[in-house]
Amino acid sequence: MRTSQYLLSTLKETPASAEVISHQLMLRAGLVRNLASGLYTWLPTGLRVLRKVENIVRDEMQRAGANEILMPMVQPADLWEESGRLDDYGPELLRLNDRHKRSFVLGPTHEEVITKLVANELNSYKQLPLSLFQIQNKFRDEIRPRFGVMRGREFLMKDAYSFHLEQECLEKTYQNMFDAYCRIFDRLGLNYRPVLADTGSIGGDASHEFHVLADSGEDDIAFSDSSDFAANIEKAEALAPTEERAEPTQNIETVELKLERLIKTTDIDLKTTVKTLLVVGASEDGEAEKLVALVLRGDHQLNEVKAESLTGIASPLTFATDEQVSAVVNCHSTSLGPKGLDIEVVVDRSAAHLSDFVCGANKNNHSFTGVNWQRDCGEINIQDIRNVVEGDPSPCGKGNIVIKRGIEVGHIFQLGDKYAQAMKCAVLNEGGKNQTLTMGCYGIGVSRIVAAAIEQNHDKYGIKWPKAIAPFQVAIVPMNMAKSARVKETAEALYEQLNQANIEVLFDDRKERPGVLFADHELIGTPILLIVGERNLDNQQIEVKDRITGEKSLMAIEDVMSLFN
RNA sequence: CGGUGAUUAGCGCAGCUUGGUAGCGCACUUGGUUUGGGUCCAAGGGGUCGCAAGUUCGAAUCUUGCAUCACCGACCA
Repeated sequence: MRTSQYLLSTLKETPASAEVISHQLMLRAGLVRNLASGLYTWLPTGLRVLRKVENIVRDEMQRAGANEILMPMVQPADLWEESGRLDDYGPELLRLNDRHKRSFVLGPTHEEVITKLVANELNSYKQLPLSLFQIQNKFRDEIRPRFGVMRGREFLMKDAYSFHLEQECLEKTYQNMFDAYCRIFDRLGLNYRPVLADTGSIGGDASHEFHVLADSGEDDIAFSDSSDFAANIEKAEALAPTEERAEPTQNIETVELKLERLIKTTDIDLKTTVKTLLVVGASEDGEAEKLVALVLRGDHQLNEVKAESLTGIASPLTFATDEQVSAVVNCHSTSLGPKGLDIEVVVDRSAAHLSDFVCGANKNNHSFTGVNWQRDCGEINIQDIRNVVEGDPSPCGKGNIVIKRGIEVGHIFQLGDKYAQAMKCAVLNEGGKNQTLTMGCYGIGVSRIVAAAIEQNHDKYGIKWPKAIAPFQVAIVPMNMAKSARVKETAEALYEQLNQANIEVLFDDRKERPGVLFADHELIGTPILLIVGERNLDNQQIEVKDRITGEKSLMAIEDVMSLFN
């Protein structure tokens, strides 16, 4: 490709709307352009990268034995009614009507469609197991699209689904996919980790996420500092303290200050206080909403995912309104405490281990000190409901927790029969009986990977693409070609030669000064620059510059092809 | 959804307080100059100042409403 025929579209200045580095560089290097919130056009350079990522993903999926198909992006709402997710999925699901007023949704994922398909196509256990995948645009009406294509509303995703008669077979395919994912991210040249994950709205049993490690990531990942253990913080278990709980030594005293003021104005350690949050409890149909109190140590944070998975607590987790609070206890939510609270109390393991602690007194602007659980609060329900923090013992039993940020680029689930049940996806088993299938599902955010790769591979000049996904393998950068017939001749010959060899080459034939050319190619991040100049032509040499290392070296023109062996 | 801020040429911004029909840098066009790291000089093209209503002789500027975009939050005792 010649730049004179190519939509390079690089920018000197960073558009004001871009916050994270990958978004800034994607705009500056001319990879994408914004159309509306969370919607992006992929320009030629960006699309080249996207296709490369896509092809690696496709290649490894096929190697793992999955069949590629393509499903419609627009799906009948009926299907979602059938699976029960039409309401569950919430406002992220974009709904629309056709001219006949029939309801449709834009597909945020394809469990319904594929399960329906397989239910219709498969009849016998002999056809199992089966894995299908597609690489297709998804639409999710995100609450807050941000960071460019990192969290867009329309994005490119690879979604794969596997179908099995037995759990054992599912587990085998799950492991197979896990391995395929590792090969994919290895080939992409990314620093990534598989981590234990929560299953979220897709549902199911076992699950791993694949995270690219980067400070700008939206997820917190808990690692052990001395084993392979890694888990999304949503999922990482906070172990109960192992030492004996101290016996009470203090009596309860009332302080006429709300807890917040008390902590600010005295030297009470946050770790000896508890905070009390009221949430809505799970209620049967027709039953009035109850409230449940969640109690955490003052320095800990509630883990909503853990909390809402407890029986007796509404999912999604809903905090009590001021009105609901005052209906249960005669004080403001800032003066709540577990003692004397006449509702179910769920206490975090660490909070439950305290003795002589400080808490709200359930009376406006009053607190208690010297409170003890059995002595003062009666029966309590102890659960793990907090986020782990750095230094906690790792749940794997080895080492302590370290927390890093990650960008979720892949997620695999053992789904079980949730969708197969709902969509009546079954085959005849060996005994001639109908048997519902069990499923796995496996996603990769293809467009997100492009942004994640940039987050991990850039410097002050621009993007430093891993070789496998660079938009071009090499660029020819002639010095003042317009003035030197020799330079032009050599550059043209090189271009011809590289094209013949099917090497993706960008020939910069613009009439620009060298500085402009260098700056653009470094911004775009082409791994190898071939610099053709009068300076070295007398010796039949050109200069080769490595974008990753920054190293420059001279090379005989006739040896250039050796760079690509 | 709540909060904050923004919206003036393709991009980055000034002008608004104190109303008088719009400016700077980059980019673009033309001519010259320069030529191994974003040259320099000159001339030029491009904007119903997000939209709508109002106030006024007169609105980018004041008022109101709407829209769009971005950031923060949606555990906080």
